[in-house]
Amino acid sequence: MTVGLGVHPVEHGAARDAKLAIMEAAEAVFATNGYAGSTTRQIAEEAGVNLALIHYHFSSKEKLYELVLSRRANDLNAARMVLLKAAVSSDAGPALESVIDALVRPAIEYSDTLRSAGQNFARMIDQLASATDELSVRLLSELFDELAQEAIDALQKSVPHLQRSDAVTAYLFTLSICNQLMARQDRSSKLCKGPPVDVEPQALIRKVVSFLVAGINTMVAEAG
Amino acid sequence: MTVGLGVHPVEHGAARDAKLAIMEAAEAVFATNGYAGSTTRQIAEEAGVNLALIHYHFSSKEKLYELVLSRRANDLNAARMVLLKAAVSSDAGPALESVIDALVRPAIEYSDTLRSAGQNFARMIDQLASATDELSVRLLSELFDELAQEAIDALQKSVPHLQRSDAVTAYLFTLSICNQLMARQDRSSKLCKGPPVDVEPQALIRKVVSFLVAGINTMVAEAG
DNA sequence: GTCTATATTTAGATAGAC
DNA sequence: GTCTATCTAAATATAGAC
Repeated sequence: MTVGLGVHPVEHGAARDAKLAIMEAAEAVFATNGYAGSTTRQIAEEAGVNLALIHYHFSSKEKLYELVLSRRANDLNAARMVLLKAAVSSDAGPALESVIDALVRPAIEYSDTLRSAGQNFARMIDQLASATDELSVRLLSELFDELAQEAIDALQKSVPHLQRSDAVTAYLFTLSICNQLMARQDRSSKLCKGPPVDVEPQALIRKVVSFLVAGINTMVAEAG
Repeated sequence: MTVGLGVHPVEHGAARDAKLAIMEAAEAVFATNGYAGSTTRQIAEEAGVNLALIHYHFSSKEKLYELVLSRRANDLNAARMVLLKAAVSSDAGPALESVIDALVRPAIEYSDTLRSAGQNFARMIDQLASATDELSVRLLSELFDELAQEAIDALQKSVPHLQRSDAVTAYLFTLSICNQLMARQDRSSKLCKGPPVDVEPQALIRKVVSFLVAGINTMVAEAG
């Protein structure tokens, strides 16, 4: 499907294959071992290409990481932005449920659409959000700050008298739960002691949105 | 305060100082750079000790990591276990609120008590929970599986007809929110665009517990 | 228990042939 | 664009003096 690659100049033939193979392999290796725990040699082997090709096509391990991460994160957050702006510009002002839905729905649908590639991307994002090294903090900021501000503003508009600090908390809780929902299927299955329960995406979205909306409303009521 | 060191044989004088200094420095360095991103040289420098002392006292970087992590995680989860068992053995059976409180309260109080050391530990746990490399998965399992099973059972007892998969989800959401609350003060402050709001711990506990209880109740109601 | 010095491996990156 | 071969730096870990 080559999501989000439309904006880059298009290569042809074998070169494009190698470049794509590297990016997909990088996604898998970074997802499993983290940025620091991954090696360019691992990625080259996984991709079935020569080690030197990674530096030829991406200059450095860091640049490759940034590109792999931003490619899908920008797609995902653009989808969120569209829903968010629609919610805010609604006649009656944004409903809390629409704002949360705008953050949750694209995550679950995107991850469902991309299958294993989506799993890898989700694990990368989940790890990025909890990392505190310089590179990760910078990337998280670059990839999510715009969405965060938009979402936090929308949350304040949707809930009367919502403190900004509470809106920030609500946003962080929501993103955190999206990330772990997408990324931690393995741990969830293990703790279930049974085969993975394959929940239908739309039902999952409803469930998670209602969880978050109820939680936020209650938290606000307690504070006021 | 040397929390949780009581079970280890006690060293004296300079040796104990060096060992403790290494563990505290390791906590800070691992928290900032992750396991793979940290070097024993960084830790030695931060601790103000010779590099060779790390291997003398802890044998390897991996063993040091395990020890630093398990020391506080076992403390924290033991406190959770006490509250959890008390909730379960109450006359009327466990209330959902008591079960969630048992998971949330120790995290926030512990992190508040330990100050900067608690911050470092929290960031380590937050990263551990999202990591998927072999070492992290093993450690997460060793440190949290017992608590997880106990908490999931308690959740099922506290909410009639709760599916196990939903109890697992509720447990994972709760832990995830605890971890990020403890660990991501920096990002929260940044998004607030203001000075960090210093919330009183007891108020924060009430807020988070009511958020989770309301969310779980609603999620269950939607499913049934 | 603590130090210096070093062994050994492995990492990211590049030069240069094809 | 792709390969082989290699440079250079940095990592974990240890040997052995004190």
